[in-house]
Amino acid sequence: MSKSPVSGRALTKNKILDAAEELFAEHGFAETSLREITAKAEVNLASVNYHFGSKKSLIESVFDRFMESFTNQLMTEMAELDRGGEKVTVTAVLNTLVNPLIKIDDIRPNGSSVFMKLLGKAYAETQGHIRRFAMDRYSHVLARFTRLLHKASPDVKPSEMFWRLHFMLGAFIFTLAGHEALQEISESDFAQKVSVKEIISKLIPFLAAGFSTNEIPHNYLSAGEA
Amino acid sequence: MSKSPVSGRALTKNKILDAAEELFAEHGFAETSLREITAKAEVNLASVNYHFGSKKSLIESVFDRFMESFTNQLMTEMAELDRGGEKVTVTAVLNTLVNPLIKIDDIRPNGSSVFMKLLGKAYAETQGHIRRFAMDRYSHVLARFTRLLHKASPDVKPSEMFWRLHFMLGAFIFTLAGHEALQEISESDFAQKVSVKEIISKLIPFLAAGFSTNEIPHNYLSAGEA
DNA sequence: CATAAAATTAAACAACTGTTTGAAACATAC
DNA sequence: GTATGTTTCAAACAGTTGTTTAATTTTATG
Repeated sequence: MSKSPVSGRALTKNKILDAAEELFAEHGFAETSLREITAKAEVNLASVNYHFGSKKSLIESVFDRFMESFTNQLMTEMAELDRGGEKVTVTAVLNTLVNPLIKIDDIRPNGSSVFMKLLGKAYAETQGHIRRFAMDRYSHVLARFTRLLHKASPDVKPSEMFWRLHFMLGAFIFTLAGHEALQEISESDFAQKVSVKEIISKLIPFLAAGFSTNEIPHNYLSAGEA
Repeated sequence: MSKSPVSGRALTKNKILDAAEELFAEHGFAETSLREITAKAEVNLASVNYHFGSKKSLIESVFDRFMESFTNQLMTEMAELDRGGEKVTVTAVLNTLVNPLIKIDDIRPNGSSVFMKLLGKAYAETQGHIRRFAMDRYSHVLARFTRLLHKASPDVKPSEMFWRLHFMLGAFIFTLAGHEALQEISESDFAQKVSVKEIISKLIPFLAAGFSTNEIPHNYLSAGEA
């Protein structure tokens, strides 16, 4: 009813988003105050509530901006794989994630890093209920991804697919959300600098092998019970 | 110099720890106030600072109580596997985690669930730097675990081992930290109730297969660059 | 019992939180 | 120009935060 600026550049709004996403990724949502955000953005404190209504909806806006960019790119990649000549393997499906992720760096420096840190924080703070939220809001993306995985592994049952998909998601987000700490440890303990791209190139074969295992779960837990 | 009660039961201290760990796991550290904790524990507000000094050190104490129990059990399990007749496979090594985890339920209801949720929160809030902290404080446990993995897979280089170990850790913690959300989704979407034990029995083959992949990482990222 | 140490309590502290207000500044249209 | 709607601003709001204080009660020790 009175949202979009008539012809202005919505500069303040973007400055807030820029500052917020960085601080949120670095320190978490609850640990970042609006005053820190507005100070970094060099705007007035009240402008957050003016432009976004509340802190909660600012958080959602920060997310939306990332997700819109990411999911659009991902849909394109998946469409390309689906129609293209390349054989649809699990590895190929996982690889559709890579370009959309690192493309975020084109928009802003360290974008993919910020994005993954943000995702990690969001999952933890909402007790994983952001899973449901994201699955609802981007159900079409997830459905397409799942369909491709099914194409690559037709024998995996839907319910089994669900679990393996979320195992992959877990390793992916968790690893990349904490990639800076891992990079530091790798450098100090093995004298090896490892870029995010290299981490991903190690991670994807790991995930693909995990997904493709056809081992029947044994009764691991039957022994040693009181 | 004046810490341990001379003969008393340290009841207040434990009541605080019990209440804190539950609230921390449910809502996060920053989102839980000392007043909520002391209200739930039915103790005076000031007793937190009296017994623990600060909120920060209360958080650490909550962690220590879990980790001490867990790592002790784990060390026993690993020692058993290491000396015992059973062949040391990656799956067997991963299985040493299971009993120490579910044994926490004996100490208090839903203990393992609380523990995993706590771990997930801690990793996110500290940007993964709890990794370094945990790796320092429990380096002997991690070293033993790594040694067993090496015994199961002698061909994997230490630096490669490091990454695969943390991929496994990521999938493990991330999945179990959000297991309640996953259980809900599984039940609503597939009409399947899946217990934590069952999740773990699906997860371990996944991790083992991922760890044991000998695929050489290709240059996934060379194509499609601007 | 007397004494000293330990533990609990209600109250207050200063700092910080997200949000609201009403006036000022700005831009745009007539 | 005036009028209109949008955006910015400093200030204040009411509420919550972790922590400290000083008095009191409880517990243990001689």
